[in-house]
Amino acid sequence: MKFQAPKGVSEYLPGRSVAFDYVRQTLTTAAVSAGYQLAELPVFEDTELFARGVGETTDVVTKEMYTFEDRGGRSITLRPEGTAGVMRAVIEHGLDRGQLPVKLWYTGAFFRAERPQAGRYRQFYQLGIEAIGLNDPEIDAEVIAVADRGLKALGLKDYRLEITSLGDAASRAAHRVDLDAFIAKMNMDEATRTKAAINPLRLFDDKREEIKIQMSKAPLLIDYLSAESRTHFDRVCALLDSYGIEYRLNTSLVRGLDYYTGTTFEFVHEKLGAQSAIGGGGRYDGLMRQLGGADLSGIGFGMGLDRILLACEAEELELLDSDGLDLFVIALGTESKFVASGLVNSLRSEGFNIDMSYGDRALKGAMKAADKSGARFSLVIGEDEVASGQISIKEMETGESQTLAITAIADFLDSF
RNA sequence: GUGGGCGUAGCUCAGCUGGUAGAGCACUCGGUUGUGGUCCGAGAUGUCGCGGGUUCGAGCCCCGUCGCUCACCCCA
Repeated sequence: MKFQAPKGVSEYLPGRSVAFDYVRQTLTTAAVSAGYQLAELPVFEDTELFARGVGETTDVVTKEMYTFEDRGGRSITLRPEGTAGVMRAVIEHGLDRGQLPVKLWYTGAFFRAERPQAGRYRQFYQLGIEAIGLNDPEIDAEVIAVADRGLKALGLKDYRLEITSLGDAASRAAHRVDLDAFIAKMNMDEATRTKAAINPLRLFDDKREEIKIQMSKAPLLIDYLSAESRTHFDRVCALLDSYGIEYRLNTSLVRGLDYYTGTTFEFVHEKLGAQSAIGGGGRYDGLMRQLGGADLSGIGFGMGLDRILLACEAEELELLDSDGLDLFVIALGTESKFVASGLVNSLRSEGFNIDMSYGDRALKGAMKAADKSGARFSLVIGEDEVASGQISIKEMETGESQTLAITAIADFLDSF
């Protein structure tokens, strides 16, 4: 029996794991720089939380959740998205009782039992932020700016921000009446009609030409916004303009999670395959109340770390890591090895990143290992060095070396 | 869940109309005694995804199966 990773999971090994971590770190920095605080949450929750939060009729809930019964007979689900869990924690611990908004960020693995394809995994990674408690356009713009700042900090260029407003409950109700009437007169197959009955907005996203042509004349939600929603959305756009963040109004932008209201957005990368959304989010007015909390509004985003890494690779960006090795130590002979490993051990404690040669490799092989390690410096310790207390430290890139006392290595490394 | 493509050394792949397996990279050792990246030489590595069938003979053909992958769908 040869074991394999479960179907469709993403995993990051040496060669790519540093770049993945760099993506996560960069987005984290963007969130922290705007005052968001870490919420470390469980990867599984009560199934009902997602059913109620994400929406009973959504694809995510109806056919993509990893649900199982635990030993106590409770129905548990591996989290398919982050917002519901954050809201649960906020409500459960009363985080919304202090000053508002509550600003949180989170990251980790999420699970959806979909058919895998490029950029779509069954276990994938997201980093998200949520600002809960105030319905202020300033916050909408901030959330979008945080995401955009993270992407720009990575050096990404070939992406676009699409934005729209889904309005408030009154806006959507008014639009729904006209849209349903419009759809009733359209030509479509049964499956599509069923889909439309569940969420008519989905038809705006349909890729088939015959549907696209018909939908091009459909009434747009953006034209039904209440005065309040309109003002809010205009303000968000004005703020983005003032930040210098470019965006494209996409009136047919539809998101698959039911809780979105008002400002809704998506970051789309142009060099990815069919799964091109690298992040997205929006405001959710009724979610917290729906989950048993106060009637507070919130807004947040989820960024797909796997896809963002793919996007960086598509743009051939150099994702520099800072955790490379400072020094590689080569010991020759049993006696010298004892001295060398003691030296390595104490230098590591002083905060340097150091690796050494193991086993009984010949010097040539050990130097090759030093080269492969990417260490900035290398040094050899043999009988002579142990006796004299002097070593020759070599800068790998230039090939130049200089002699110094073993006791002076830390100071030497510090000077770089 | 529905379709298309593909499964040969650790990786990328070659293998013409069926005659029982190869290259490059990577790896190990060496090129006179303790300094890498280039060059040269040597070496190790595969139940050709799995099962069955056709055939004197199958990596090459047929059937099934599993897996990977891309797309639909959906979304991060």
